[in-house]
Amino acid sequence: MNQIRTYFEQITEMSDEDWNIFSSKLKKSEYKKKTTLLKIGETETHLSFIEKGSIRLFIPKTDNDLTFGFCFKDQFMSAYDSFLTQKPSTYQTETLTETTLWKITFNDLQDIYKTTKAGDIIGRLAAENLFLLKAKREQALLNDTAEERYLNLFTEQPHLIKEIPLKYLASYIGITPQALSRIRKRIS
Amino acid sequence: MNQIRTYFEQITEMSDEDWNIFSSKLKKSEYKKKTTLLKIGETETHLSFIEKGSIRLFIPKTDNDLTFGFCFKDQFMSAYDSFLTQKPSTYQTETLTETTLWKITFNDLQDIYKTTKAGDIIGRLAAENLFLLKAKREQALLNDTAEERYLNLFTEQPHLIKEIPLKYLASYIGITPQALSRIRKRIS
DNA sequence: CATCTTTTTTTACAAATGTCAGAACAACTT
DNA sequence: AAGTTGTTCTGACATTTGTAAAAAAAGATG
Repeated sequence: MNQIRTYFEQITEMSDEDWNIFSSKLKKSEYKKKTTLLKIGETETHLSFIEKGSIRLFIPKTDNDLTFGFCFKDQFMSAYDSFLTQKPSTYQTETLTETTLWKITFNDLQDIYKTTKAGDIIGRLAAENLFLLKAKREQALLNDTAEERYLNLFTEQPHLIKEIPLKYLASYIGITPQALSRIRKRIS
Repeated sequence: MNQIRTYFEQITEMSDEDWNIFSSKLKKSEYKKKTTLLKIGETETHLSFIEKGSIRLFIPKTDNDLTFGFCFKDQFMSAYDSFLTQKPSTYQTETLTETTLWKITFNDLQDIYKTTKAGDIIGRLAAENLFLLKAKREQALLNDTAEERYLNLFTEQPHLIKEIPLKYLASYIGITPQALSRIRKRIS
């Protein structure tokens, strides 16, 4: 759990008291590769910190899943739309590899927002950060070509290219695996 | 300014004291149609509440601007990426119509986050809400065709279709005005 | 009202991607 | 090692969109 406190300390100061309140709510879970964490239509009840492993977010499709996001070690993850609104999720979450999570429930987190000062600050900064990521992605999807988006992955997220199957990356870029294959051929 | 307090009250309770601290920082500004509020490369120093009017967010291009967002009456607006990071903006903001804003500076807002409880709560909920909007948009851009995105504007944001020039809507959907014109012909 | 400017539509052609089918290749299982 | 499964690549063809240029329609200005 030290990873988590380190993560928080990078964001804002946190008293021992606030940390104790928060950490007492965390429950550890371990999952095998390709385990579904949340099915489409279910409501996300947890926010999870990834101690080990990786996760993909996707809309299941008969032929090709639409994979639109990945989460890695030392990050928080959740079907955050569903978590925030407490409405059924429009997408699914699944482990890519063997994964260890520290999980807190929605209700416990709301209590923390009410009782601690650090809670709201961290909650705000986390939401602001997620907003920035999505805003950047919106601009990439509107402004850049598929080829540019692929090349930008190399410079901005090289680990992603190494670890993630191409068919998922194709989805993330917004094209089919066939189209990505053509792009790779073109630029090589 | 009553509109603003009404807006806040919908989000969370706010004491008179917190409201007085906040509202004392607001400055009113009026702008003519097609006035540039923030140029590309400048850092956004204000968060603004729109009392009257409408605004577009865009990346300027020689042939066709890439317009990716609109803001209307009774909403807060800002080049929020630049505002949060206090780094130069990658896009521009401009009034579409005659517009009246109530503006607060970045520094004043940080003080409010520090001194009031309601500040962090509203800040968190606002950021969460903006995240939800961008997340929804990411899914639309990846999952839906241009035609579906256009049709969804009719059901989800009919006012947008009425008030905004088609060439800006085309940009927002992620296609050229010519392509949008073809789609309109196809579905009529 | 006439003129000028901007927006929207149209056309023809080029480029990119989707779709479908199959082959090549890699990974995993037994 | 052989067979099974899943991933990546290739090719042919249909669809969509981009691009460029021009016409039509709508708005703005004097």
